Amino acid sequence: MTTTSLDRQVETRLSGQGVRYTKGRRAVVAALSHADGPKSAAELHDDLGDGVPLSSLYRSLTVLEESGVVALHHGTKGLTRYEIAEWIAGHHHHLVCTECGLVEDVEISADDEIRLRSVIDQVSTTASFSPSDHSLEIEGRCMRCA
Amino acid sequence: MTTTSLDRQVETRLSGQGVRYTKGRRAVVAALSHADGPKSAAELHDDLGDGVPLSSLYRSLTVLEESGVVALHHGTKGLTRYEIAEWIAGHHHHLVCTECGLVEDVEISADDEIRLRSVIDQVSTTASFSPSDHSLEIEGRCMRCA
DNA sequence: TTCCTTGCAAACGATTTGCATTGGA
DNA sequence: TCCAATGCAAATCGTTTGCAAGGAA
Repeated sequence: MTTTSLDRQVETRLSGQGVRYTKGRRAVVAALSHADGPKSAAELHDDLGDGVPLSSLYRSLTVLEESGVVALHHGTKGLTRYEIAEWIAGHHHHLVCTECGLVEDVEISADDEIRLRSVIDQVSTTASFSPSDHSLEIEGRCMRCA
Repeated sequence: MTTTSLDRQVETRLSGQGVRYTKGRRAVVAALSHADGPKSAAELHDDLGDGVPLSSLYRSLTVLEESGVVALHHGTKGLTRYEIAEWIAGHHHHLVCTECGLVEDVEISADDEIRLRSVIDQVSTTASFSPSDHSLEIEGRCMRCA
């Protein structure tokens, strides 16, 4: 099992919270880090091979989410998808295919991001809402389904 | 049962597809039209009183969604929430409370909307994605939970 | 040893479906 | 009459949990 710089970041975060970075959790983080968008538990289960039972997978995901290493995304068909948290993977937005359910990460320019933030701040102030995060969800058809 | 202009729009749309606008479906549309954001089946079930069984409610929602009268929103805790489609209710975005799960509709200015679209077009072109809809999902704490 | 993690199976909660009944055109 | 809509109960599906076994500190 190779230790990447990602592993080191995660390890540090987890140990700071007294949480172990076990083999199963490493496998989940590795699988997510290779993905080009958030993945469902079922997709991860496939990726990881049949050795990892779904219940353990869900438990790993729960721990990683509570530790802030993994973030949740709720999408097509009510499925929960999981991705590496933005403080590690970087801030991004989502392209969601309404046909096949694929969710792909995309980044927008720093300028556009700044403009987006000002829109968010304005709208939030008006609504007495305290924003902590945001995501532009763009629905449509992906390359394969178009 | 009063017939509103909303009812007329829905009626026209449904009959154009050979779909009946029944009492149950009217009730669902009415309940959604009074909401300030997307509502889950359970919330609608409460709103509608105990007379409407959940299975019928889900069936109404399915029909209305397939007819394009109602749109789906996937949010907190993997719950599916339902709202009046944008061609009727108008284009808007969402404030999502990470604490209590409340989802509130918000609009942004026409100028900001135009800027948003140009960002979306640019990102979509780069990714060979055909955008059909978008929503800015702003997460944070609502007025009550802050 | 002691506590955390894992596996398996059973339990859950949201949503869907089969089937018999009701209702509208 | 005839097909669509409804109600109820049972089935599904994603996800969670109880409990006993395995592993690390």
